[in-house]
Amino acid sequence: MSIRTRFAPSPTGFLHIGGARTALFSYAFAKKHAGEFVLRIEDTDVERSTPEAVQAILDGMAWLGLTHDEGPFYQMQRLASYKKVINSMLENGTAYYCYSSREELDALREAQMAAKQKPRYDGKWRPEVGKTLPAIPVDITPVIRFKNPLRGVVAWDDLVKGRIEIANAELDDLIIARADGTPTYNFCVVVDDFEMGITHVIRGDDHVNNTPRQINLLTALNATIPQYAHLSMILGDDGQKLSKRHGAVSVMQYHEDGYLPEAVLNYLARLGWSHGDAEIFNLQQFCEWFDLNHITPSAAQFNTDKLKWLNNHYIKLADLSVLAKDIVTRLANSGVNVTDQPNLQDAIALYRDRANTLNELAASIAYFYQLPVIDDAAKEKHVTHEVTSALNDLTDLLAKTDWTAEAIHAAINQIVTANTLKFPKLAMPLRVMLTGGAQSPSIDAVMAILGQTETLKRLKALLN
RNA sequence: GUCCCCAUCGUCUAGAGGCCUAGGACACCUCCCUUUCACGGAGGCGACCGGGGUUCGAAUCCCCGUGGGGACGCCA
Repeated sequence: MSIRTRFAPSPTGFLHIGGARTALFSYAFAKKHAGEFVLRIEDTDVERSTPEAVQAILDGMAWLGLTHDEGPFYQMQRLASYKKVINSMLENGTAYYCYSSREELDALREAQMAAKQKPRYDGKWRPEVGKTLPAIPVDITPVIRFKNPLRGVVAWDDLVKGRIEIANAELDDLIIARADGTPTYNFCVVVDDFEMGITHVIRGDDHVNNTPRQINLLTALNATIPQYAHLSMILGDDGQKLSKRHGAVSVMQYHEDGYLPEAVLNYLARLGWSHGDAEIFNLQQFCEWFDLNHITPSAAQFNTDKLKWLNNHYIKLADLSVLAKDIVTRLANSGVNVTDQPNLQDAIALYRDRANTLNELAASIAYFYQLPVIDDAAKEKHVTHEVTSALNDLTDLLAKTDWTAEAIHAAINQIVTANTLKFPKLAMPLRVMLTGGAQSPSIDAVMAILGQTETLKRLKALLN
């Protein structure tokens, strides 16, 4: 039988980093086994689901390149299927109507909490042989509950966490359909996983506690139980639970912040999974290597520094034309208009080694297309009186120099020698005057790209 | 409160009883390269939560603590 996995987000917000990793692992597991990866949108919470969130999830998946083989399926479009199953359960007695009001249930929960007990439904409307049910109240629309087994244990061999057993006594009769008739999460998941032929459920470990309920439901439906793999959660950089207050949580935020999808993918793959000492690999390689037994069962803390390191690696490897296209947009967004000259790809090639993000890269080469803001402290330190005459001489010489890095280098050397200076004595002020600051790649390479006219213009403007 | 899960350098991890003097990566520090800053190269610092077992032998297996996390909705 072919392996089938699924990613089943609820469209109540953007695709966050934890969800992206879950999707990645589900995707990779399916690919590894030449199976199918299904995308399912769990939108039964009509109050909180939005079309914008659906789009955000789709966008995030697309950016990462995690394409699904089937779907997206929308649960709200599968209501008929759920209804059918619920009716059959009502008929065969594995589900029943419950007329307890919300107020009643709230009071019950409070009382149980106060008595230091695990809050759970008391089974008031649960039919049993020889039990007389209360009179049906006229003013209450009932919900439908699953008749969960009272005794015994539910157990499964979790592919990440090992064997987990939970006593049925810990479970209660969960609501599978609301008063308005819409089915609830645990029920839809079960019907969908069954009807969509999902063989491996790979999801966040906040679902561990839902698993026994789902297994009981599946059993009641005479369905085969899929294999479960529960992934531990991802913690923020500070070790705290990921939340909106913890910076970039949306995957698309990483795009905006200048991260390459291959870097994010590579980083996420190594968060909670390993393949010996391998640190750098692409999506295809990951899919070939991926296995569930090398997943760490413990929570992993996000580390932006390592992501940046990977991002720098992929920036160094990227195709220059691809980077150029991206950088044009980023520069435009910060009001910098990229012109034909200086050559953008040359500028990028010169700076990519030192950029951790595309935003840094864009910022670092902006001075090629607009006058830089001069760092006053750097100017004061390097553009000193003792070198101004040498700099003027150099400017004159440069006006007659062939515009190649080699020739420029030779010209600087000539003035350096004539004035018995050291190379940096001239390189530093040139840096400040041309780029605005004291740090840059080789100054001759910078000048070669900046162009003769612009170089002379900037020097003269600051030297007179 | 009840149930469930987790526990190796600061962080991500290797490790399936002897290969461990606990390996790699990020970060940090030092040196080299050098035209400044990066990149790159070479080193360095740095961990098995505690206590009991089991075993000839335990980071690895078991138990108990401790610490962290999750779940307990007509949310997903």
